[in-house]
Amino acid sequence: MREKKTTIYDLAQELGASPSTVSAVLNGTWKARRIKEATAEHILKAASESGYSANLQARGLRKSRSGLIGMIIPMHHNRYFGTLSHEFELEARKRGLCPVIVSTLRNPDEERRTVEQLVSYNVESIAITGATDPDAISRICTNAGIRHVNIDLPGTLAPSVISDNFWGAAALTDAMVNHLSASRREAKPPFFFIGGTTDDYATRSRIEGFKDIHIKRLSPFSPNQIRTDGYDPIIAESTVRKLYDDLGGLPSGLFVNSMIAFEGVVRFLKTLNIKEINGSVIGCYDWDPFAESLHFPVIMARQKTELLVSAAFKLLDEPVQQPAAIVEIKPEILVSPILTATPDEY
Amino acid sequence: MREKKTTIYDLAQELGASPSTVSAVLNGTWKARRIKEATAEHILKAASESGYSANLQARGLRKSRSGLIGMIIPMHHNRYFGTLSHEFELEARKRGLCPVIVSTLRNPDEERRTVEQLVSYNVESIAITGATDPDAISRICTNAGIRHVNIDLPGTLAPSVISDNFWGAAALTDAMVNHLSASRREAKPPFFFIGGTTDDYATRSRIEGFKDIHIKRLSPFSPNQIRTDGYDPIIAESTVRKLYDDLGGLPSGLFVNSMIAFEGVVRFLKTLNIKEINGSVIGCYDWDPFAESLHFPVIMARQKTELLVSAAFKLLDEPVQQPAAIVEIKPEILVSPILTATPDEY
DNA sequence: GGTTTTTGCACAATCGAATGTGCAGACATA
DNA sequence: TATGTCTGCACATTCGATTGTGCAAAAACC
Repeated sequence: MREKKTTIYDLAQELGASPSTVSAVLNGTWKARRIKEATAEHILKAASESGYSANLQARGLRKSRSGLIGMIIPMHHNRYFGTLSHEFELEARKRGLCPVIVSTLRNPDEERRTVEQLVSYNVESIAITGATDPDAISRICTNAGIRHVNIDLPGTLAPSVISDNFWGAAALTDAMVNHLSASRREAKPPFFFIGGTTDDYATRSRIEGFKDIHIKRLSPFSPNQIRTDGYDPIIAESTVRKLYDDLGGLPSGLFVNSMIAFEGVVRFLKTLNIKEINGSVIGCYDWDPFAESLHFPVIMARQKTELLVSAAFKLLDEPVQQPAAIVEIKPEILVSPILTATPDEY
Repeated sequence: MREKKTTIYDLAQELGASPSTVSAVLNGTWKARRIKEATAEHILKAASESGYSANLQARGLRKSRSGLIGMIIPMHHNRYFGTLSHEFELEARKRGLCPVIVSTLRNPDEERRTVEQLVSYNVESIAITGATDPDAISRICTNAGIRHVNIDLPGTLAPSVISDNFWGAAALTDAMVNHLSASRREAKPPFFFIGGTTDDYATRSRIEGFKDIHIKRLSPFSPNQIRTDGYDPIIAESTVRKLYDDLGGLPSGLFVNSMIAFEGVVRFLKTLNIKEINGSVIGCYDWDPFAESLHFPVIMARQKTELLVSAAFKLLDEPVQQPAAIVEIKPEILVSPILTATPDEY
């Protein structure tokens, strides 16, 4: 343990060569430097025998490139961000970069500190997802000359890739209405919108999409249909319960804004008779494979994370635009398989 | 964009001080270096105004410490590994280290390459979870003098923290038997064990635990009760279906080994009448909050990730033992709330 | 054989911070 | 006044790799 790592100097001494020659051979620039092939092979052999691996800190210092690429996310233990991390990692590796994915728990201070740390490590660029204050982060990055993109939450100071929340909410609402009519039930308005907060840009856009289709296909819209009490599942549970009590039953359409709130909604729905649930249609703006295993149907909007991430990398490559570019990615509307059966079966 | 970052030399020149003084002030060693307090304040002010942040590559090179700590995991988009990442990150931050969590998709080559890369970045230590060949990784780390621990999969060359699979499986099986008797139903043997593979150390231990309780509390055990066809949900689904067909119904106890296989099992169970499901007891060696939302009860074993991770960090701190230490952590047995109700309600 | 060209490599500076050492000037002591 | 001590800082080296440049020896050319 704790024997020091071999350096190009060790190899140079061992072989009676100069460090610069060893360096050139090991980083592949040796043809350009007119090093004899025999010498190169010799050095490569010795390097692999000694288990040499370059000190990337030294290289990074010299080249002022670290080979690292940063991403900040609110948390790791969540399917959505996990999937984003996964896609981010794949793209990063494809470019030969080592991903550093750090979570900041939606804490603005933590976000700032983390970005400063990434900057200190000279990461080549940064992807920012779900930050509470994207522009504050942009300022830090710009100050350090580091390219960055926002994912999922738009900022004004850097290019952003966001979900097309308006379209997604409209499409989800549309699919909900379709489902009711396809099952030869009447879509009795109003539908209700539960979860999230209007402080949140995404939620506001989704409400607009919901409203748009509601007006076009169902009935006039009243603010009363919006129940944005936050993301907490416990609160969501009591919100649906109250709604149920007030209406004397489930509304014919329930639009749940986020998987977290949906967990609470499910806890309430479990207490109902299955026939009662099937008199309504449930939509969720988010996706989790487990939700497909529920005993009642749910229509879900799944973020296409692979597109979000690849669009983000494309923005990092492109020249910076003024004003900052915004790319919107439409989510996918998923109808659970159970919905293809006729409701009478339940 | 792309203005160069300020260095201690920039600050030194601007203030007419020497770089060493600036350095000492900015890294907090200035009292030991007998720098006047006024000078220090002066420098700190200028540094914060210019948005200075240290170049951690340079620092790392000089001190041969990177401030990075590595972890390799099979994947990000999974609740279990996501939670491990989360806990790992918290512990790392607590120690002032920046976590670099990289996924390797259970690909041995990728694992090797990734570890070599972490080694090249001079990470201070490495946690290895779910590697296909922990000992190969240990060899690389040892060669570079880097401390490391295995989490969840034991290795012979490095200390390991693993789940107490035997205990967990036994406790889960025990809870399943208890549930049946508590609901005044007879626990008709045999129970069946589904999912995973006997190539896998964890699965083998779990089978032992299952077997132990089965023999003690139910009946003699036959290898026929073990259906380890892998982790794939599709395969698991067909395995249960076949089991159902062969037995002419569900077994009275079904032990599902892993959440992934459980997804397949649920797909099959959904096709059954709820009363039929409630004639049996389902256990799953893994945990997902969504499984608690199912309309039938499930008993689950949840890995205590926070204990796994903190034990791993403790092992990293302790002197290396010969032979390598193994710490076993008991999982937690979770009985879904629905189980507290009497089965007749369903 | 002398000159030019090419080959093959070594030398030395550099990236930004940390750190061992040296050295004036201030101050205290005798 | 001479000597010693302490204060406050600057200088120079170092970490390990990259890279511009220089320079012998070998090869090619006339």
